[in-house]
Amino acid sequence: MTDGTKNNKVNMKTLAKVLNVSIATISKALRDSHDIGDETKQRVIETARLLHYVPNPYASSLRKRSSNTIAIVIPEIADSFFSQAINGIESIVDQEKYHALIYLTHDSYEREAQMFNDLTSGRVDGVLMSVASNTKDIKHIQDLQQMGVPIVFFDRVCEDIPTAKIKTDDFNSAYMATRHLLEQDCKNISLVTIEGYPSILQAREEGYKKALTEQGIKPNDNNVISCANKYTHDNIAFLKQHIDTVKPDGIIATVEHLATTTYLACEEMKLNIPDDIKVVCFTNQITASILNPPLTTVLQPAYEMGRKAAELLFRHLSGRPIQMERENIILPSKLVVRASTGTV
Amino acid sequence: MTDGTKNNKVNMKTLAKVLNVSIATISKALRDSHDIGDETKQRVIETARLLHYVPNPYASSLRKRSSNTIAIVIPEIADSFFSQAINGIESIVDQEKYHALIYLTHDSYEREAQMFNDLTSGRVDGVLMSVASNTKDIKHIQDLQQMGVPIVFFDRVCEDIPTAKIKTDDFNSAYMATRHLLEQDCKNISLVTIEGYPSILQAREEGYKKALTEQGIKPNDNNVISCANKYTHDNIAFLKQHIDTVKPDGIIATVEHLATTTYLACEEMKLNIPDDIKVVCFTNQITASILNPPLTTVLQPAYEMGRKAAELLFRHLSGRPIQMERENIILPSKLVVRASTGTV
DNA sequence: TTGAAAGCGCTAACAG
DNA sequence: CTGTTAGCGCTTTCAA
Repeated sequence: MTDGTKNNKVNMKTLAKVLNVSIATISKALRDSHDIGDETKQRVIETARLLHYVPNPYASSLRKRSSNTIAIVIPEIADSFFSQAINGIESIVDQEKYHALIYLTHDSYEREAQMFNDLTSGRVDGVLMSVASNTKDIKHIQDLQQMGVPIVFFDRVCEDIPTAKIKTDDFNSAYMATRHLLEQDCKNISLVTIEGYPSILQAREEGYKKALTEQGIKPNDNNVISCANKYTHDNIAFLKQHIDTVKPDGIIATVEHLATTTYLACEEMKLNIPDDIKVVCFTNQITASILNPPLTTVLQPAYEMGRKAAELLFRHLSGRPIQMERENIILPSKLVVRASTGTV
Repeated sequence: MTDGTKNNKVNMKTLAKVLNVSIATISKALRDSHDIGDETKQRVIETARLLHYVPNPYASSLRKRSSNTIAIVIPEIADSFFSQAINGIESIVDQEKYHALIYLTHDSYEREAQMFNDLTSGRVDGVLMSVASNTKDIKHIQDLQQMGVPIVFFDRVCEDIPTAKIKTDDFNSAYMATRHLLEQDCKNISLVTIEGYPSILQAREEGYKKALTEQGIKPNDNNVISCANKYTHDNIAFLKQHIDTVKPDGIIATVEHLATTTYLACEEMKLNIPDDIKVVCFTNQITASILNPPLTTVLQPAYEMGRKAAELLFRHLSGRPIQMERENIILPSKLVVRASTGTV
């Protein structure tokens, strides 16, 4: 290992010695305090630059009891919705000169709870999160909030925690998707969802049922199937079996990776999309337009949701109180119609 | 704001008071030091649990001069390669009980340099990175390394920095892809790449040229086109123009988002893939198999690369020195042949 | 306008 | 085996 090890670190003490002033003066000058003379301020800033002084974040965090960092807690990352949301979050974090720790729960309540317990340490000033789908007990979230750490939810929100929430209109977009299939003459529409069941998927299911009911079709539980939240061969087989027994003429896939699962199942069964069966999927994947056939999607405003959530978090961090009515925000998703539902 | 603010924070002092021992005893007991009696140790651990004691990471970082956190510095995140790589990284970070800060350079040297300057503060114990494509000056990287912060590169490595590097065989996989197209009877193959030109794209270009040369085809610079690194309409137009003038019968797209660009350009030009033009793309997108037509891809071992990079970083962090010969690792990519190159 | 001093919560000699 | 002590680098009263 190259040995220019961390000895040569320049800190406020170094600067103070070089400039023949006290450490306090350095500190104040660098924070542009009003009670330091302009001339001294300039000298301090100048030599800080010259000596490549960079403040020690941990010393300052310890002292100030705030860390200039936030946590992003999400179920997974290999998913276009979450990657795009992180992009949105990052745009604000960067602008605010904050830092972002990333935590993946892998959709597990246990991991989520454990992570929250750690966050209890004061490691972050706030958190942005999408809750795990099997999170029922929300004590870990409440505990952290009670400690004064603001939490803002996006997408998979937790309704029982009073705080800002950024959602998309899951109920309505599922309703629209279902209506669209009905208008395309589907008579037997299945909803393909996942185990664990986060609340947003419930909303989607309800939107689906409402659209059916409105058309005088009684929702049938056999038309709702829960896959594993993974892209696997077993899942494809499971879906094929469903299609084989229920014989749907329309499918609404509620999460991204189910697009591929559905397409492959249909292909293996020699079912033509859209002639034999029509498909719409909740996904942000850019490739939707070049699939075979192009896929009708419910496109979520991922980037904007991430950005908005971050904005609200920073608003809270800068001391403005939460105004629930104004911060329970719903950004609309968009139904993008393509050939998979028969409209060319 | 709920006022149970951070006053009720329990720290070592609290525990010491409660148990009537010194703070040092608490500290040692919790770190399982050998010179604390088993009985005291138990009592300490027990009441720590009872009072929900969580150590303050910043105090400990300040004192120990190490933070138990690493930085992940990458160009972008809405890209299946990087999301999958992060998944691999996270699996190790989690296991090591570390934390990961995420930084996006948006492929800009300036941002990258600025971030590295910040990391100079001791904020992280090590960094995992994929360099920005326009990074020529590497002083910022050298400076951080000189300070004793280990850096491990993955995918977009920087050859001039002596450290561990995890790559995939870009030269060879481009060579294989080109050979494949040649075997499919392509006579006029274009390479679609991006501006800025990271070294891995150079390797891909060289592999492409080698395959051509071997078959007695002289590489023609007109067949190499640099798009903007974005998915836009302008890019599609640009590519269409290229196809129109050069009339290639085969295209190798060197980065993920160019798959969609290429497919849409062909569609707009009424070119049939694979009959009129064959396409292969470097991408990890799971939807490749359900595109129209299914896309032949060069699939990179993203998860494994992230994992391996993290493993090596932690090996360095635990004091083992770098062994360049053994840590310049190449994980093979795989050519996955599908219908877009004419083989059904 | 500047400086002295007291910590933030934790770790690590060193003594006992 | 346990306790005392001296900081890590920075911020913030309070005095000068």
